[in-house]
Amino acid sequence: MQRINRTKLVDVARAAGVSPATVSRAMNEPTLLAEDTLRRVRESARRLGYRPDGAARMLASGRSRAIGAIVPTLDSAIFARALQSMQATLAREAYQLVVASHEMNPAAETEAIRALLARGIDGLMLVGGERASEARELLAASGLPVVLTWCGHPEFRSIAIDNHGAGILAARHLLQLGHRRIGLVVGYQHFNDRQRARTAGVSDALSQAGIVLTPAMISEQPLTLAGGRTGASQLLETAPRPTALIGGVDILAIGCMQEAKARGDVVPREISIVGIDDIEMSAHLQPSLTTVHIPTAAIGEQAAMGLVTYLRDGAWPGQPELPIALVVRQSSGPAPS
Amino acid sequence: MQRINRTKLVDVARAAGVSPATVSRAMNEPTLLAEDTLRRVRESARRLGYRPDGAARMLASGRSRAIGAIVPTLDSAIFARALQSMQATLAREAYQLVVASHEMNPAAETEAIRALLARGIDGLMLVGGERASEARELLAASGLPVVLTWCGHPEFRSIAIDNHGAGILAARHLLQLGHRRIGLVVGYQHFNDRQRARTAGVSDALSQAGIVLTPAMISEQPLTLAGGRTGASQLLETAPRPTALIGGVDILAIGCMQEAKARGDVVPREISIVGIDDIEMSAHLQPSLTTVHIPTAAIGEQAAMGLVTYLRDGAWPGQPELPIALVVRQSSGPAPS
DNA sequence: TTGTAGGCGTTATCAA
DNA sequence: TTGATAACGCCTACAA
Repeated sequence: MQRINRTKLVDVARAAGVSPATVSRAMNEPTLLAEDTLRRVRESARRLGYRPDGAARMLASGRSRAIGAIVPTLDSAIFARALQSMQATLAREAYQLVVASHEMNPAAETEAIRALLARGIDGLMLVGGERASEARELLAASGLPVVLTWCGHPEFRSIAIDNHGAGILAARHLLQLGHRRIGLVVGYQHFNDRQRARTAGVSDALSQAGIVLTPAMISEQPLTLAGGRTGASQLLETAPRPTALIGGVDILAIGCMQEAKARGDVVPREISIVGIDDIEMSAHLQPSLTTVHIPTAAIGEQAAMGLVTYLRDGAWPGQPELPIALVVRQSSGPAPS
Repeated sequence: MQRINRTKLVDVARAAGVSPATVSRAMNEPTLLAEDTLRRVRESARRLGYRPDGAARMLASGRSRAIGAIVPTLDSAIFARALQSMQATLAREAYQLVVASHEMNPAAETEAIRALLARGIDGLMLVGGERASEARELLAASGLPVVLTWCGHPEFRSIAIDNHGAGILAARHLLQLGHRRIGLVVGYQHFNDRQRARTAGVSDALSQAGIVLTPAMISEQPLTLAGGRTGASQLLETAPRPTALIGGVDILAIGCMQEAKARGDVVPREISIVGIDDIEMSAHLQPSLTTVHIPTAAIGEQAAMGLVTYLRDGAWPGQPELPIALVVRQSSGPAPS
């Protein structure tokens, strides 16, 4: 506990010839002070290099100026991007971002929630609406402001996007190009409502066209390039072979494309590929990837702003729509005849 | 300040029929207690659902069980991966990870350091050894344990890797393949000692072969795919044209490869491409990317373990070597004659 | 092995 | 507009 001699509130108070309370007000509610006093206090504070102690402040006020975020993994283009925009937004509002990840393990997520709750955060961002009931109870009991992202849940606020619609857009695009045998490579559906919704969207769109998405046409894989390759290789060996593949996320779709090319198939002439997410890479591939754009950075920013606004005003801001849109590029084409 | 009625230390003490100090010991130094007392206290704590208050704990002890990490950006395959392994490691040790980013702006980094210092962290991970002198003073004055990553600095501990050597490996590989006109697409060198060291490595390797790396053969770009494409397009229009391009990071190299392919050049027959980093994507490209492997996840893990060990034992652990290695894949080949 | 009691640095209530 | 003063919840010498 070699606490460095930091100058503290009382030191500033003494130097400025005022009470500690006044210094505290100068830091938090400057409008309550006489102009002259304020100036004097600020001057002393600056001169002494005073920095309020976060722990003391938090203990006394009950607020930490920290926001938690728990994501499946930091090591993903999607979540990294969302967190980056969250962090930037929070920094602007003088909030700190505390992150945790759970690697798709509900128990680990619950543990992370518990840890962040104990640490003391003012708000929390979570991914998806599905979690252990223990976690939901923990959150409810704590009264902590929570924002879910990507998928919502009736008990909580959310910045959700239309994952089901994204699946529909991807599938309809292929249907319109004449494809009838469409394969789907998705992430493990367990503890992943985003992937389930996207899968359902694809399935529904196909149903409407009178096509049944059989289990044989779905491959569940880890959300990595390697997963995409494995999934594609699996689906491309079924007979009759699909003429198009949809990836539940772009990373999977890119893996599919690489596998197809490695097998000597020409994309999109012999096989079409469509993704969902629109990560940076997708626009730069050759052929570039047709995908459904998800406004990832906006999700992070709005999650952050939602929490900050609620903490400031006591009311949630209106949520602008987060639209998704099909982005047609070069990886999709007419079904081979 | 609607603090929820959380049960606190005294409640547990009362329930267990012991003093608050005993409960505190049960949580922090269980070995000091009689087996029987410990059991009783733990039982009461469990029954009441007791969770120590982080703020109070921190105020009283001066420790926060939080580690800060400030990276250029979260939205990068490299830093995201390092942070993911840091987070996983810290979680295992019951530490929390607080992240901030500075977008390659030294002033923003200093501000982030200031913010984390005020918040109260037990240790800090930073990227590279270069920063505003104000930041260095701030850190020195605080006495906070700091670990630099990728590049070091004499004032601090570091988990550094041989960036200069990585540049050499990349360049020598191309030299051995007969290339003499080698272009380099790197990140902005300002406030980026990693990129400067890699550039110097390439330059030195070429010098040894009697080749001068002229400014015309270097293109500084943002660390994105688009940056790689722009850089490549720039270098490929000089005459005589380079027969090989090195990317200061894989993302740039991949951008170079895409640009080359978009121009109709066959990789590696007409142009060779080499990267540095070895991100997941690189192995899956077509052609797959020759690159210098950097143990990114290990950097994050060791930074975390270094800090944790120091905080626990008061001594820094020995640092295992973090070796780099050339990974020859398909994107590099003999120089065209 | 356990208890007592004095902080840790701010905030916030109440009074002046 | 400012000042006293009591929390905030826990840790840790020191004493027993």
